[in-house]
Amino acid sequence: MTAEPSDALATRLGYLLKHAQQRLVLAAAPALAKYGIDGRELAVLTVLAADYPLSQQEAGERLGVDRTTMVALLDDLEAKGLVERHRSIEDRRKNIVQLTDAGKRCLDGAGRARDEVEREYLAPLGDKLGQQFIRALQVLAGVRPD
Amino acid sequence: MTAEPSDALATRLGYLLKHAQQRLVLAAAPALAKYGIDGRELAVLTVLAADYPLSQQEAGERLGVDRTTMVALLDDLEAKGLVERHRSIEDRRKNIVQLTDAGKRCLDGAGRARDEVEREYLAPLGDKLGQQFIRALQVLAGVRPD
DNA sequence: GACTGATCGTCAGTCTAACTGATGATCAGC
DNA sequence: GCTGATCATCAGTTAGACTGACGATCAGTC
Repeated sequence: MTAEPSDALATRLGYLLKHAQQRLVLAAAPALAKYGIDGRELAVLTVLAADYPLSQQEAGERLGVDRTTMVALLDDLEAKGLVERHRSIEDRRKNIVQLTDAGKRCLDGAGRARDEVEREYLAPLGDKLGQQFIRALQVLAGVRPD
Repeated sequence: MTAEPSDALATRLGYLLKHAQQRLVLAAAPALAKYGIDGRELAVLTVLAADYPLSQQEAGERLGVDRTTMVALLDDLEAKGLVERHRSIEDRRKNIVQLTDAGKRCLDGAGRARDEVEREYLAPLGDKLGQQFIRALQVLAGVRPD
C-alpha cells in the first residue's frame, strides 16, 4: 500500500496528490471508526449541520456526490439513527434531511477527532506552511476564487 | 460533478485533497487521450523509463499498485505495443518490463503534455507558492523526509 | 381544470478499480 | 532432492459511482 517512492514520481503532481490523500484517509479512518462512520459520512453530517435544512440533492451537490449515490449514503446514516428524512412541505418531491440528536453528537465528537487528525497530519509542515498549503488547496480545488 | 462548494467543507482537508486531485485528473485526461493512455498508464511508463529494468512487482511497488492490478495494467499497455515483458534471465519467475520504441515515444509526448497540464494547473498559485505546494505535498505523501 | 415538460428520490443494472485467495512455475537453503 | 518462499496470473468478490428508467410531484400554458 505504502509505496517506496521513485524519483521519477516524486515530482509528479498526480502521484503526490493521490498519495497525500490516501495517507490522510488512512490516518483518519481509525479515529472516525470509534464513532461508527467513515470520512464520507462525516462530510455528509458536516454539510447537513449547515445553516438551513437541505434536500438530498442540495446536500449531494455541496459534496460533489451524485444523487443516486446520496440515496445509499443516507440509507446507511438513517439506519444508524444519525439523520432523518422528511418530505418537504413546500415541495413534496424533496426530502429534507436533518441531523438527529445522535447525529449532532456524532458530528461533534467525530468532527473533533477529524480536526485533531488533520492537525497531526499537517504538523510536519509547520504552522505557516500548513496555512499556505490549505489556501493553495482551496484555489486548486476551486472553492476559492484564485 | 463540479460541486458548488460549501463553507462547511471549504476548510476540510479531505474534501480539498480529493477535489484538487479530481480536478487535475479531469484536466489531464483530454491531453493524455491524444496519446491513447490515461494518467495511471503514463505513471507506469514513467517508472519503467527510470534507471534499471524493473520487474512487474518492483514497478508496482514504486507506483503503490497491487501486483494483481499490475497484471491487467500491463496487459493493456502491452496490447497497445507500448511495453514488452521478458522473463528475467537471472530469476525466471520475474517478468522484466521494458518500454518499446513506441512506448518511449508515447512517454515523451504524453510526459510533455502532462507537464504542461501541471504547469497550467498550478499557475493560479504563482511560481513561489507553486514550488512550496509541491514540496509540502512531497512531505505529506511521504516521499520526502519531512 | 387538464396537459406538457421538468424535477426529485428511488431502484436496477452496469462499470471500474482494487483486493483476496489460490495456482503453477521458479528460486534459495539445507 | 525437499521444503518453504517468491513471482506472475487468474477467478471471484467488494466498494464506489454511474446510466437509464420509474412514479410522484411541481410549474407553466392553454
